[in-house]
Amino acid sequence: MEEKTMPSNFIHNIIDQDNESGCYQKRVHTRFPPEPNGYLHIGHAKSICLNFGTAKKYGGKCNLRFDDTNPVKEDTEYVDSIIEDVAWLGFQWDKEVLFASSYFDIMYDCAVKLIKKGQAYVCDLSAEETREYRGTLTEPGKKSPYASRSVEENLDLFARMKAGEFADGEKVLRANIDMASPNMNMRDPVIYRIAHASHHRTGDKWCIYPMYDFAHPIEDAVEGITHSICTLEFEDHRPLYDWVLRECEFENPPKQIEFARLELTNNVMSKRKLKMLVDEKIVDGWNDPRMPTVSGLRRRGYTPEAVRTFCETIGVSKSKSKVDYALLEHCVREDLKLKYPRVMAVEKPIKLIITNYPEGQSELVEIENNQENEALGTRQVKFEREIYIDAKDFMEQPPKKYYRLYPGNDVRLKGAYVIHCEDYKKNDQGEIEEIYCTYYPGTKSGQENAGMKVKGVIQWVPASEAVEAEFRLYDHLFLEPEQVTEDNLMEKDGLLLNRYSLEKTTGYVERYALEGGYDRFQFIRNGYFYLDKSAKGDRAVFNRTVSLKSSFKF
RNA sequence: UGCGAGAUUGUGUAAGGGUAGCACGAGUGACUCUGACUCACUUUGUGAGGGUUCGAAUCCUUCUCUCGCAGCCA
Repeated sequence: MEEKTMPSNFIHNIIDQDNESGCYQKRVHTRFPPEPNGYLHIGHAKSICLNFGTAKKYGGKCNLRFDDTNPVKEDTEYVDSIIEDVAWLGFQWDKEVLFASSYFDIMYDCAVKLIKKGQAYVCDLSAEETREYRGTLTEPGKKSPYASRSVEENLDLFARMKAGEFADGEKVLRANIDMASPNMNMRDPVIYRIAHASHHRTGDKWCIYPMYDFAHPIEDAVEGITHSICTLEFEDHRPLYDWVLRECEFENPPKQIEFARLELTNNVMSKRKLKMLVDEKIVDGWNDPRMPTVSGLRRRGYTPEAVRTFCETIGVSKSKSKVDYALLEHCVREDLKLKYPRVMAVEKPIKLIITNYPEGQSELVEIENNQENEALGTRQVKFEREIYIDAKDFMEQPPKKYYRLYPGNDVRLKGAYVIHCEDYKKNDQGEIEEIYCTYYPGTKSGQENAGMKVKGVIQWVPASEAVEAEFRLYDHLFLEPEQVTEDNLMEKDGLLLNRYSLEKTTGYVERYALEGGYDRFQFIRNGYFYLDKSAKGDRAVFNRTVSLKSSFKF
């Protein structure tokens, strides 16, 4: 396998400049810092690939660090899943997994240092009062009346905050910066709040927790991060990031660089909304194959290679954009098409009876697992009198240039015989129920005189081996283009829209073991979905019907 | 008339004074025992106006539009 090199982007340009100026001694150290409050999704995958990929490109290091500074939202379930997902994507972090909570003591010391410098003070304003004092986007704020407390008093109060003498919300520690700053983040931001909550790692040791804006730069600095890559919404926080580093007197401070987060067409990417889908039980869980989560993609049969290629293909920039979902599918197809067997599948089965094939008779036909990759060998599929074909492959009255089955037409059953459509039967509802054909005995694939040329080749599965429902089939959470924007998805029509969209889904296969091996398949999706039984291997992709958009394991 | 950021074809992304390129998508054709794959060709693009220059997507200037920011979330 040749090593793909990560395409260059604007962040690499910045690093190149830093390397030229030597400001980090040509060292590159990045980090992926998720908050363990949900599962990773494809958007995080972009960040993961960027951070780990950039480190690798420059021979540097990348940390996996949990930004666990808010105990009320976080849980070990999430840290476990995140570790699993990052590993699955194929990245190796430097040293062990790190936690922001490991630095709580250091952060506390930094806060004390700020207090001593007169750069932080304990404030008694309520949350609401704080908001009023903060001013608005166009009007400056007012200094808190508590900003003038003495260093001694602040030190004492902060220590008592830590000791648990105060209730949640009673006091906060604020940075003493500038209430008139045009940047709201600089208007004496809260840097420590009281929260009598059990932390998933530090338990009840602390009842005060640092805010992101204070904690994050310290985390980066402590770990020796050089380039702290984050998303666009933190642009306005950079002055504060730099302020904390400067006032806490860290040497050779890291530099924050922002990029645009990934958005996919027709997809929900907000963690809040994904969590809602899980909590409301609209999906099976975070790893429901319809979810754009890494675990959902994994369960749907996506490969890490495909996800990585996708992340590299979409590029990195500062302009907000929505990537076409088709590109993700392209990357998956590209990775799967030569590596895995392709099997026949019919999505909406219609029984087809070969009237001149004796009842009770059957034979095995040999089909290449992958016509583009002979190394994948062949498999044998049972051919018999009754088979299922897909509803799309038959029309009573074909339009021009339709060269699949219709009365009077010849078509090849892939890997087997050419058949001639004689007749068909409809049920009371006017739906096609059965199709009657005859086969040409001499046309079996592989035989010398099999060369009868027909325009159409269709997929099929033997009727006797397409039984029991063992697989469920879905596709990604796909919203119709004209349907809704992300904003009104939840708010406007509530969850109904999601239910609607889920009904429109089309395809994943979940592993299901049957007695005696995995030799029978059926997919459910608005009814039925059959697959030919003889495909073996770790993974396979669908033939034409679902194309190569999905793969499955069995 | 707060601050910050962004704008290149249907979508995403390159080119940072010198032929606007690549990928996806879409379309046409060839091939084909998967209407797949593959191959070939095609595809209304530098937000607008002014300026500097032999030459501007790129530099200057004015404007327009879009996004983010008023959590004791991250």
